[in-house]
Amino acid sequence: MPREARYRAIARELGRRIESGELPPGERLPTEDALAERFGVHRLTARQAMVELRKAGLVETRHGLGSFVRRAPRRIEVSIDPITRRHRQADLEGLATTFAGGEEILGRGFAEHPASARHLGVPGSEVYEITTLLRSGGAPCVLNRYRLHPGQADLVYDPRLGVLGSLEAGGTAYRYTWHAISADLADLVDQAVLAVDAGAAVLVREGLVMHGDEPLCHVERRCRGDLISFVTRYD
Amino acid sequence: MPREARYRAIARELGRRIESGELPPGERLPTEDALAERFGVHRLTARQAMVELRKAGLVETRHGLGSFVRRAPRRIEVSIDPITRRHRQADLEGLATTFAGGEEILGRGFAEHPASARHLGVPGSEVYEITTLLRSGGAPCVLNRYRLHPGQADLVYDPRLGVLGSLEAGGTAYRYTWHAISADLADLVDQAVLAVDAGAAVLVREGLVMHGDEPLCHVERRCRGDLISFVTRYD
DNA sequence: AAGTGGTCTAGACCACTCC
DNA sequence: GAGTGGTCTAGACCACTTC
Repeated sequence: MPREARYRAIARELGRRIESGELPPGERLPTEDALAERFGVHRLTARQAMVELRKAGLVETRHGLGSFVRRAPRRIEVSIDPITRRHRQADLEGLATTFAGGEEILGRGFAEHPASARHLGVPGSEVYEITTLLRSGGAPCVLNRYRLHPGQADLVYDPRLGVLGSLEAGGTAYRYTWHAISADLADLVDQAVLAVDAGAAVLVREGLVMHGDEPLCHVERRCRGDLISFVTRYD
Repeated sequence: MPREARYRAIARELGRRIESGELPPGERLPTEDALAERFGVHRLTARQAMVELRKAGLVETRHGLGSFVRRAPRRIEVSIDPITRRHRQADLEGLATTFAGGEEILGRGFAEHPASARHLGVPGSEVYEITTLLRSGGAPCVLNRYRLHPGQADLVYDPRLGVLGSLEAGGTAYRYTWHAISADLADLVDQAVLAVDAGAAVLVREGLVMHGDEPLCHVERRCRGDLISFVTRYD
């Protein structure tokens, strides 16, 4: 058994103090130089320990200022009704407030996406993609990708209603046939659009929207993992 | 505008080649020494670029072997039945195969957990915690934390049935009253138990289990984000 | 034994924030 | 200007994998 790396031991020690509450949220950690001296290592080794703590989400670093124990932001709870397969009616008002401003459209056009084309039963891999963004209090929260059957390319889009609401307003009733939820790491687009670091956790909810028996739209919602959670209440 | 860091430029260049398919999944990347020479930087700078690519999930590094373009593993789909609030009956067999071996118990005992105590309506913060692990094909997949009402400390545990199954076998019927799903980064325990790196994505599903009108158990399931997804089928 | 990534030291200079 | 984190070079030795 190789001995534990110095920087890991330092990270563990600091992590322990954070989780025990000895270093409370918001508290400033010692500087990298101070840690290096205290533990008798080079600054880069102390720095590596801070990298570990950042990766674990325990610490947040600001250039020129220092590192601070991270305050966990309260997550926005997005409700899911198990029966209607949509948000609960009672929660729609709250959601409208949380995501005031509606779906900001980032782009629309034909795109190659083999997986979505397969879900939609479209020959080839071309789908019609609309990309939108939801913000809460100005902060980007959810990146939506609607991959539509190419026949829907002429959709008239109303940002207040969103893509699915616009479909419905145009007379195309819809329902979900399945949903899948998974956790990913932020890719390069997520990083730019959601304003997160490389390696941030992203909560992904995708689903297939039907119109009658016809697949209509493959939806992928990429949500900031630190801000969003999906909640189902059965009572 | 400060110029882009050298290591970021290198990471971007390699990332572009991976995403374009020029470097296909499984392909081995140049060694750190080779990259350093090619880009005219010190090995640590080239290495830092690899760190970025690992954070973005594009690359996987094996000590003594090299770095490889990551093949996305196929996710295990864990079904959720929106009506019964449990796994679908039809899928139980598949799940039993996927997670053959049942719930391996990692520990049990009284523990301080204020949030769970609040959910359970227990005065103070002490709950009875059972920690278990699910493996699929030997690989650790899901870390379960069952935080029980202290009155359940005498639970007779059968690993084939799991904690909730054992409760039910003991005559304590249960149902979920809510579920919440979120995405986290691996904490230090996750890293050790689930055998993932710091900064890995973890899919967390928690819920509150009731027995009649009494809160019975606060369940937290921490799943490897790269291996698990939750699927709800409505048809 | 050879080749690879993992850790660590030493020292330098740059960029950001605050006073 | 002083103090902080961010980037980079130079060089060393260790640990893991393959042959």
